[in-house]
Amino acid sequence: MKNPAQATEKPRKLGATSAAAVRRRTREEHAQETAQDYVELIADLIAATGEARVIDLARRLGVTHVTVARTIQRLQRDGLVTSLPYRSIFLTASGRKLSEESRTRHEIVVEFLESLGVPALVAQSDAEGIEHHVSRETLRAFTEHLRKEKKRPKRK
Amino acid sequence: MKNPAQATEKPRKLGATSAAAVRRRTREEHAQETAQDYVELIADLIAATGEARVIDLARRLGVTHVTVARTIQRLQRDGLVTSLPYRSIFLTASGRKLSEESRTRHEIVVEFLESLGVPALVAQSDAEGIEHHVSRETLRAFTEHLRKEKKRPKRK
DNA sequence: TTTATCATGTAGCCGAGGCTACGTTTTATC
DNA sequence: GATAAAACGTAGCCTCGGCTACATGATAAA
Repeated sequence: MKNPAQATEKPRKLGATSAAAVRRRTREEHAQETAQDYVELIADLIAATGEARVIDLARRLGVTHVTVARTIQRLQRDGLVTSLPYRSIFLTASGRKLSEESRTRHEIVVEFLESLGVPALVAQSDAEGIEHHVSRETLRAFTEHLRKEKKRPKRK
Repeated sequence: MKNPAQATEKPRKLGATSAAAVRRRTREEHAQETAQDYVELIADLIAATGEARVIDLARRLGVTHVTVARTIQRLQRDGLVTSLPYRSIFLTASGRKLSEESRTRHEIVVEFLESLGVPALVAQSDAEGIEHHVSRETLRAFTEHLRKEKKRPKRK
């Protein structure tokens, strides 16, 4: 057992290097998750109520306003939102762009899960976690599947 | 716009309370992700090479041995693994149980994605992130879909 | 057997994302 | 307009999961 990293009995298992790369990708995605969740929520709130306040975000996210405030600072630092003390939060152009991409992706995932027979609430909940890990290829496979389902509905 | 948290124009959108609960669930899942990844990898290494060493885990995960060592301490604290200084790592009974559950889930997700036409490597990569967010219901929907596919393969 | 190399451990730093406690600003209400 | 309530900000603490630098144990090679 000199070099376990190169052990490859099963064909569908990744080598050490690529496996590490995969995990790294997963980690990097994670860094974007919060940003996407926030801008999506902010867009929602603005659409629904005209403005996005820290307290609303906190309630929707289930965290304290402190956590939200600090995160908003980061998003501002990263050029996704603008905000002034004691005022509501706005999306920048790139924030809006990200929010739209996230929303689309989210909707596709939810619709896809529902098309498999997953209950709406569960689909909504699972999509929350899944959507951040769906590659372009997989997303395409999802939409493709949906397209087919619509042509031939209820093939049970 | 008195209470934005209660705004509910679109029917398939969750209210503030349940939305918060969903996000919280997503967060809690995240706490388990590392543990699952580690025990699964440890089981892999033991199966493939007879033992699991810190350095092997580090290489496979693409992190330094320091990160792995500290994580192993946490897993030990949580009763998933046992380890002694300068010795290899072992799974406890519950660690083994978790590793088996994770492996099964992982395999189902990969197989499911591949059945949708997602390339093997991408499926492997995406599954890494997705598997931690698949509820029992969704997993059941996946296996159900696979079952059908096997009956009637290549319905393109 | 000594020595080099590799694996582990430990100290200490960082950022993200949680929190409580407490002070300040806005807003609502009387 | 004063006052109470709600929203927001700031300080400071925690855990997790990264890292570098350095010390020590185990192992292989000379």
